[in-house]
Amino acid sequence: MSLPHAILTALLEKPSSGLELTRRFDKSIRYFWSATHQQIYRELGRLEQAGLIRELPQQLPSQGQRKEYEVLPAGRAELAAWVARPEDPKPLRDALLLRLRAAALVGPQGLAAELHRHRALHQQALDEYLTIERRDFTADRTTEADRLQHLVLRAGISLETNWIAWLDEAATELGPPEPFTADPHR
Amino acid sequence: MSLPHAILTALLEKPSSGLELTRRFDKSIRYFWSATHQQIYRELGRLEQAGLIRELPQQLPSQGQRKEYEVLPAGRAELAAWVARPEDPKPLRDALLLRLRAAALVGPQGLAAELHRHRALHQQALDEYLTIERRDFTADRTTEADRLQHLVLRAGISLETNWIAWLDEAATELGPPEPFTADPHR
DNA sequence: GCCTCCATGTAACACGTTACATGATTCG
DNA sequence: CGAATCATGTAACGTGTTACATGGAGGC
Repeated sequence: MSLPHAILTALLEKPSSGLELTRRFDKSIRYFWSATHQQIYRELGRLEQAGLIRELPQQLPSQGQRKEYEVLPAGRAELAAWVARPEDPKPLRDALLLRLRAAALVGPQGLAAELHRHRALHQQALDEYLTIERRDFTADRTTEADRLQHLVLRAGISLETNWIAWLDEAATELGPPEPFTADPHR
Repeated sequence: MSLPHAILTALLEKPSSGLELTRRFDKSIRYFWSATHQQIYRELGRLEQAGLIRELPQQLPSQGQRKEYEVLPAGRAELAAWVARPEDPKPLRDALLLRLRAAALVGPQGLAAELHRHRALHQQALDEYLTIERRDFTADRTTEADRLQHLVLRAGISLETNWIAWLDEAATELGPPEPFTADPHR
């Protein structure tokens, strides 16, 4: 039940068409909530039917088929209510941890390489976050909105940092990407 | 594509019936991969049809309807292959971060209480993990399987620790659960 | 005219969730 | 007998994913 609220948030920042929303998701919101254009179109239809958003009358006539949406007061109210609504965090769900547990039974052949690959991906994500932080959050002109957005970014930074540290630990535990090991069954 | 492998892992540890698997998921695997009994039954059927597991002939006759399954060699092979198969980590997907971003637009009323509640839940999870660690991973009798399982547990511990630290930071940023604030819009 | 990109959408499926159904065993 | 519990399963739905369809606009 979060996608509609993600869309409301994005539309509040700036009224947009479906494809524009998709691009903005790709650029920023996807860092903590990704969505494909099909999901977005489906949800835009529902939100419109629910009376939370409405289609803007085209200011530029005959501009293809673009449909711009804006948030209605009911939509803003729903979003504000959702911000405070109790909703438990989703339990952890991580395939790599599952694979480690499986490796404890069938042997860790090939796992070290995967850990190494994941480390690189997390490092890449971290670098991206740090770049954004340097670009957008240096000054001390801190409105409340700025501070909240920075907080979100710092969550991403510390999560990725945490994964990297753990993956390093895991790599030490497993040893280097084993070329050959004795006892392939275990 | 991880649930079948979670089930194969659990069945390798010990052949079980559907309900037994559900309970064992609830007890241990759910810490990083939860599943309901319906998912498990559906998947057991598929795994059997795929020839990765098979129904054990009942040793105790007339024991109700219980169906015990065991992993076949093809199942073990599939699991071993999966351990090394490249599979990218799922991007972060966290509703609380989304809510913070929404709060930057519609105001953080009520958010502080949610953060506090989440902190308590993460603290609870952390305590649980630490208890398990003290109980199961004290001795220095470290087989490779032990070390891998401990590694998985440490991932959970450091993730929860990380969330708690971040939530504390967030609480500081937001201030105490605001009783009243000026300017309710913005 | 043709290709590409823009923009919206349909269809089908995989996975996960919730509610309910069915029958067998156990216990008071 | 009746209720609770065990054990397996069906049905329906919501969300997310993938592939494909349609039709207009702009460039060569």
